[in-house]
Amino acid sequence: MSKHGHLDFIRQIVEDDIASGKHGGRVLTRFPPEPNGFLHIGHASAVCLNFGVAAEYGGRTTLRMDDTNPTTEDPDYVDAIARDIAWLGFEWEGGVRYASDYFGALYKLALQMIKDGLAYVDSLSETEIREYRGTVKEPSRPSPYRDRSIKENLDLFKKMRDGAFQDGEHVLRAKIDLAAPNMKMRDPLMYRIRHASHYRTGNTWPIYPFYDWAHGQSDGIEGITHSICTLEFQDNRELYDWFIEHTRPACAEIDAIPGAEGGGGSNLGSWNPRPRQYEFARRNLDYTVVSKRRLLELVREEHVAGWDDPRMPTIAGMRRRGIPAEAIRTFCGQIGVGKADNRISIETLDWAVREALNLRTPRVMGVLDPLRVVIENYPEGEVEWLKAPYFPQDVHDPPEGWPQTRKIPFSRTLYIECGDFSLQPPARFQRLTVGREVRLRHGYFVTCTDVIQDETGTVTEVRCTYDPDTREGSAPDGRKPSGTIHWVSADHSVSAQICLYDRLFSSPDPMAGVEDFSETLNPNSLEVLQGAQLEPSVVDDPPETTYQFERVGYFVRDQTTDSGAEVDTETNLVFTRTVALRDTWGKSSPGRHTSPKRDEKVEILPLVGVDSGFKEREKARASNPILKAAYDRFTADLKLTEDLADLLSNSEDSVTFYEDALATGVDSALLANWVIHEVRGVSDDNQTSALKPEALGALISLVEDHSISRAVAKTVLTQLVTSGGDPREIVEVEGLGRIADVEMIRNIVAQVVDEHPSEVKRFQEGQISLAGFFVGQVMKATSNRADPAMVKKIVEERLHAGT
RNA sequence: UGGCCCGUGGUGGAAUUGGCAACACGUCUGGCUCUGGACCAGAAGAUUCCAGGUUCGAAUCCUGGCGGGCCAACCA
Repeated sequence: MSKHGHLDFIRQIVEDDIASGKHGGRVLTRFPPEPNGFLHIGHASAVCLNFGVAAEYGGRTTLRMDDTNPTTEDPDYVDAIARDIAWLGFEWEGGVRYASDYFGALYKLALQMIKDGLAYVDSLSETEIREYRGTVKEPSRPSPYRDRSIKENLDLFKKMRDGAFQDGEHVLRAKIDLAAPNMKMRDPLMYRIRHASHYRTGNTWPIYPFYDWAHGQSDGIEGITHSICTLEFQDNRELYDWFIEHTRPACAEIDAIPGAEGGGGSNLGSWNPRPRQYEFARRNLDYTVVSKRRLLELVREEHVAGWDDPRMPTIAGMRRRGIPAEAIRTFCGQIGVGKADNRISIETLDWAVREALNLRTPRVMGVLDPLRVVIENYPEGEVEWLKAPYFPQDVHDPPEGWPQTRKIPFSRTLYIECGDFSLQPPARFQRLTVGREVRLRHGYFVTCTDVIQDETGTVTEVRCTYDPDTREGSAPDGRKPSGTIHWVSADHSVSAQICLYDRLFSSPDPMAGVEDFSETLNPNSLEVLQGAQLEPSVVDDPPETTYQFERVGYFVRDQTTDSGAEVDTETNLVFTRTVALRDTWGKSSPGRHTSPKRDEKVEILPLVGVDSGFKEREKARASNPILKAAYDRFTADLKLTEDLADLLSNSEDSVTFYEDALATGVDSALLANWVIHEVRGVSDDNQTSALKPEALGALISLVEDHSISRAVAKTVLTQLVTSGGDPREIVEVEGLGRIADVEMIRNIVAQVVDEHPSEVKRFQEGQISLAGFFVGQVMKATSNRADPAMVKKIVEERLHAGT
């Protein structure tokens, strides 16, 4: 199933679920945007994850508008979101779904919760609820309304639904745990009263459900199997599960809801499938902000021209910028899925964009910053139409219907890029300078003979001669000029407005350490060039064509033109730069040759007495003479190290377990080591461990008398912890006895060495870390039964013998 | 004296569950080339947050510490 070399943790979970037959192998994910803003690059990775995972495992994905807050949501956003997802290349199951489709079901589910004594109507004010909630360190105080009768709650809630109360008079709360360390579990709110018109349900509901209540139940109703969201919802998972476990799906009358595939019986928590929530870390792109609030501010305060401004990290903005959907998908795949905080560098996006564009965009020539060139030996008034290919040889995938070539005019007066000429060229400059010959791309070789300067010394015109034998770029004598530059014919070129968009912020983390993002806003995020000159062929091309302007970058023709700048009145042509070409020239400067070293670590002073775990155990010993006595016995009689004695005497259970195992007659220190280092490693919950102290003692005596290897003992230990049993029997039945026969090991080593000639070579060339590799291979070949010390010795002998 | 989560080259991340610290972006060399692009070949860059411990062997197990993120909207 796995096409990739490795799986991210989400795919790993899905794959495991399928393997174990959960939900009958069914996979249904959902993408649940709130329609209160445009989708952005951060959403893109969630979209790619949800739709991608489902598609890869034969599943489906629903698109559900999480529209539970009537005051902020808008149908325009619904359309924009759906359009963006479709544009990204994904198809959702059935029609667009809405949480508001489930308001009726949610209401019935809530009614039943009240009947079950699991929810109550609270009549505290908003501020009172806040005050009663307590803090992370202090528990909540109970609302005086917390113990209303079921009858009263039912009555009040129905009146809330019927619109009998004003906004804020009452709320419905789940009755969970006021002292819960997880704040989300302190009687969370389920419904608020809001006499507001909802864009879909109009005025039919004066009460609206909150996210935690609506989201998980919507998942249950839709039959979602894997509910994937971002890290900040980790605390909400406990509540998500609680709601799923304390609702009776049959009450929702799910059959009546269009598209509902989930459901279940009338028992508490009988959802089938039972949805589970998983969280991944959102991706943070350098030099961008993505919070809805910030994005909205950028639009409202007119720092940008709209949600689809090419500088915006929105899907719509990137689309207008000329970034293809494929590039966004590639980018999302490239940055992966994880749980660690992260900061993606912008180069990764740029790379994905170039990767997508390189193999399919037609090449044309455009001069952004024109410098006049006169070819002195070219006849005045003459024009040649030269044949120029649209695609270099390595473009295998040109857009359908594009011709292979076009004609470009050549004449006596041309424009070249100002930066392609230099009076005092720096080292390694390969472009035009006085006395040097360069190739004009798809044109002739020209040699610079002279320049004309104005009174300030600025070059205003370059004088050249051309070699008539070099038409369309090659010389009969095979000579190669130092460089190739792009150009257009001055009389034939069309002028255009070019928008050079740069990053919106000048700081990689725009919100770090500032009050307001206007402090880090990049004032030069848009540069509008008016006098750019393009080859005339572009005029006849379809609108919104993406080109590569050779040697410059990728540009898309923009028809919308609300950049705020004056449109070129003559040709009405506007181009937006999607991304510049990768440019290795001029990039090298002192200090850029090596990667920056990691900052010197600040020396951390040794801390005294901050051993919180130790302190706790110390305290336990002070108040419990049994533990104190055990500790003393461990250190004095048994000569255990203080560390081991300390850890062993942390509870009476632990002490008893150790003493019981010791009674089998094994070495005290060896046993202590195993209890602390190995037993804890394999059993995360001692309560459920099937391991008996006698069994552990027996196991260790097998290690002690060299009947089995340590590695074998560890696998047996795992078995003992999960299913119990007698170690001697296990060893006997499964034939796990230790191999310490020198000849036998020597043979296995020889075999392993023969099977890995290249590793042997590398070892002998000095990569001695490979010794571990060989030991590992031998251990594997003997199912861990060999004596590792002996194996190591023989491996080293053998490997060194070969040198 | 709160709970939960997370620390692996500059960046994003692998490591098949204790056995060669992958891969990609970026950086640097060189080659090729009618784009200083693409492509090809190569290089540098890592005390796997730190300190102890267990082990023949630790990114992985144990103990302790440090650092970062999220949570106390009638937002989602």
